[in-house]
Amino acid sequence: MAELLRHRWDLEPSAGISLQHELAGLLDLSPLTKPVRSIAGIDVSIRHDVAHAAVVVMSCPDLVILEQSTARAAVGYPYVPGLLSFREAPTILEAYAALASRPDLLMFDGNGYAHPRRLGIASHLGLWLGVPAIGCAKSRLLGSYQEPEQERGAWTPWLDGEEIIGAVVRTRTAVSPVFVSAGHLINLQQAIQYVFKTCTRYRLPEPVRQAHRVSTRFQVE
DNA sequence: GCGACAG
DNA sequence: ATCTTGTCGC
Repeated sequence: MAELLRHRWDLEPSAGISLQHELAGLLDLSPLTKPVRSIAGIDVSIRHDVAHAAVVVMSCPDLVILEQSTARAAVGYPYVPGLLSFREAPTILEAYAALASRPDLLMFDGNGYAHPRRLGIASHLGLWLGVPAIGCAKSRLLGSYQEPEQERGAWTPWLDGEEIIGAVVRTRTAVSPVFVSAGHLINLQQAIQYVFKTCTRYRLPEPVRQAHRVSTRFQVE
């Protein structure tokens, strides 16, 4: 297992897919029991094949920024639906490694369990880092769902056939919903709770939004 | 065979 | 994700 978790990131799509099948078997989506005092929002911005990753750690539930880290790296891996982690992980890990604190929960701009092979970027990196993680995507990668009611707080199950893979969550009234799924070391219900808890004035959870701001701004500099 | 397809 | 102008709504 420890061997599986230290693979290279430049795998051919076919090898990456095989690896995802294997790693998915190591996922633990049981309830998180430890208290969450800090949450890290993680996002990547890419332009001209140069990635800018940002990790913003915020206190919970106050959402005060405690620390932030960025990293820049050239990326050769293309965007392939279902293989996002192979494109973004290297840069994210570089920024994460420079962190002084150890966040209790990670929130990614992407999916967790809601993935063709049940190993979206949130699950993959949650597993790699051994830290509880949640996936928060802005659109659907797979599956079906019924549009949730327009009021903040409304949500509907996100299905892949008969299986519930996540939830479509309305974090703000009359605003596009967020696609939430558990990543690792946490269950869906808790993931939804933390998304609501960290979504106040914006559609995306504050930590994720902040990370997006930072990565985008860093890219300009 | 034809679409769909996180970021 | 990124590329991009004007434009609709509060």
